[in-house]
Amino acid sequence: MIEKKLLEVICSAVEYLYQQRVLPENLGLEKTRKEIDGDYTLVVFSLLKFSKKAPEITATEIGTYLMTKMPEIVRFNVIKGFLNLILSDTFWIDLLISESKQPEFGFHKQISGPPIVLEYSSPNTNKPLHLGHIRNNLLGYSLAEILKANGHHVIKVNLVNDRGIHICKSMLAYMKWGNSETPDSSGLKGDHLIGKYYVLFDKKYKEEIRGLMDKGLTEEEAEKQAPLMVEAQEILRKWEAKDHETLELWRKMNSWANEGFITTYKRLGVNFDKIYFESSTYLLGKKLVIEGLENGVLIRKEDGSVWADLRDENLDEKVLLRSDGTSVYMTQDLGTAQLRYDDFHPSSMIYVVGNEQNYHFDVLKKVLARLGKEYASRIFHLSYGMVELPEGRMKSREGTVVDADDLMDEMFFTAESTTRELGKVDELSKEEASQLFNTIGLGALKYFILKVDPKKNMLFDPRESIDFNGNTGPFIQYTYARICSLLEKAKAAGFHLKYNHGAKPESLLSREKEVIKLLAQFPEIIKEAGVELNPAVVANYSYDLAKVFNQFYQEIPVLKESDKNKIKLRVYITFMTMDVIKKSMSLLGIEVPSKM
RNA sequence: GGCCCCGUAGUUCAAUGGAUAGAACGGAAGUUUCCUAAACUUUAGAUGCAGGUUCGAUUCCUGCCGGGGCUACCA
Repeated sequence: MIEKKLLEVICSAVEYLYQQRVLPENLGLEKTRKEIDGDYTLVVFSLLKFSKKAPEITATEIGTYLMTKMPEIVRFNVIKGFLNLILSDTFWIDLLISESKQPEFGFHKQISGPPIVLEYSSPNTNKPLHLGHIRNNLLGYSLAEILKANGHHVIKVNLVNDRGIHICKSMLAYMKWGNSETPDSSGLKGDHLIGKYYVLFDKKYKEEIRGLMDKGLTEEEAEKQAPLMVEAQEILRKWEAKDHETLELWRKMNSWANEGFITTYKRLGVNFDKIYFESSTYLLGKKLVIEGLENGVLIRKEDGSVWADLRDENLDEKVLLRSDGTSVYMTQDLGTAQLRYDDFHPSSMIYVVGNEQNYHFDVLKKVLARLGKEYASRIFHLSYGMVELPEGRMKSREGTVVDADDLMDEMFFTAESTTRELGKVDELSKEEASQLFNTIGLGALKYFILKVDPKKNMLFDPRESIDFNGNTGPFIQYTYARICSLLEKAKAAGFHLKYNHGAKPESLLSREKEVIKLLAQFPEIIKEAGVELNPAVVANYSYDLAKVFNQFYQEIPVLKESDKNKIKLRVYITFMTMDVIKKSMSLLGIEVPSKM
């Protein structure tokens, strides 16, 4: 609000002083850097061509004009080409009070119109979830919350990749070496049991390849001719032909995997409005491919395989149906996109999928466009970076993964031992304590992941446990808990947490003002995070706020102050900080404890 | 080989083309008769290299060096 007004008045200043119309969006107005005296800064370099005067003079002229037009501005200073404006303490106090009156401060009005469909998670039913999936799930859940806070109607969907050659590999290994073991008989969580056979397949397959290569085959030949691979492909054909026995085993194993996923999702705190299964979308994909073939936008090769030729668009040829008629990943993704469009007619479809699939999504959009699907242009791939280990990327087949369930266990135990060391569990019941460890452990994990720009690769070192001090989730949670404790005491002393008409202080301490200024940024932070599809914006903001609040808390007594009006103001500041921290954390899917 | 992404303190992360490149961890030194010390304060320490565009470049462009991904009738 104030920024908009500043921009308008600056425009009129330029017009009055230099007879030049400028647009607000062409002005360089920013928040003043922390160590410099000022609230907003106008960078005047770009205006010099109009003023034809030195930067200092131009800045001073504009500053002088603004002073006469805006009572909120109490003074200004000029450093080189930077015009630093200082707003009155009364302005900031009034702003805080008006914010404290809004029930949903920071959140934006509901937008009517079609929804956004957001796909995330998308597990394969041949292996359990690992740290990479955790990043995906946390990003997806948080983005949905952020988009909702921006007023969008969001439909969260999950696409379970439950068919394909990789599933057949697990099935084959189980048929050969499974001895009919079950999650119950083995004591293994369903998805972990399946994962065991996926790894086993790979091990035996590699042995076969080595054997064939010893007999003189090339690696490529060996990979194709290895009996295990031939058998897996046979299972895929049988599956697509709806072979009874194959389907029965497939159903059984998939249900184990899915039960495992549900447990993990619940623990991680993520959920979905609708779950799609690749097994029920690939046929629609096949249908689209056949249509494309009839319309002449796709081609059939001599061996019967069907292709999209995208070489004229700087991409390659892409197979859409194998020569034996079975589907590939792309086939079902075409069908899923269509189904999703038919289901919701969304304004856009966002896919939270790792950047290793950038090429896949380029192709998907181009193929859909060729098939005449106008929604192709409204597909957005939120391409997030890999989570890497110190020794490189994780590989499921080679067992070098950080398992999602194990990691959550570890976070819980670390939270527990840290909390016990600090002697903070004495007053808690067993259940309360366990809930607290869960909140803190997950808070640390989620913040650790979400504070990083989604687009960038990030590193996780299993040998160093995730921190609980400094720029971390528990730091913010601790700030929140201290606030709760303080506000309890304020209530007990008879203070209202929200604004109730009383005399306002006329001036602010610099720490008070810093907190108020940060609080005022909350709505634009939510907006920025929504436009950029970037939860890290919210995470880093939360940390800044908690940090500044802790400084305020350290230096300024809230309740131990003689002036009642000052106490009221500080209680408002504290209350608003609590509100904003809680909301920010909820946008990240992180819970906050009232005690810790 | 072709296409794409990334190089910031010892480490992990920040920085709409703007001021003296911010934090955190780790290192060094402090703060508790005072609202929770999971906090706060002080301190040392970084833009891979070379050009270019610009009043101004970590940011945009080119080349080089280094790392990663994709380039499957896997997903």
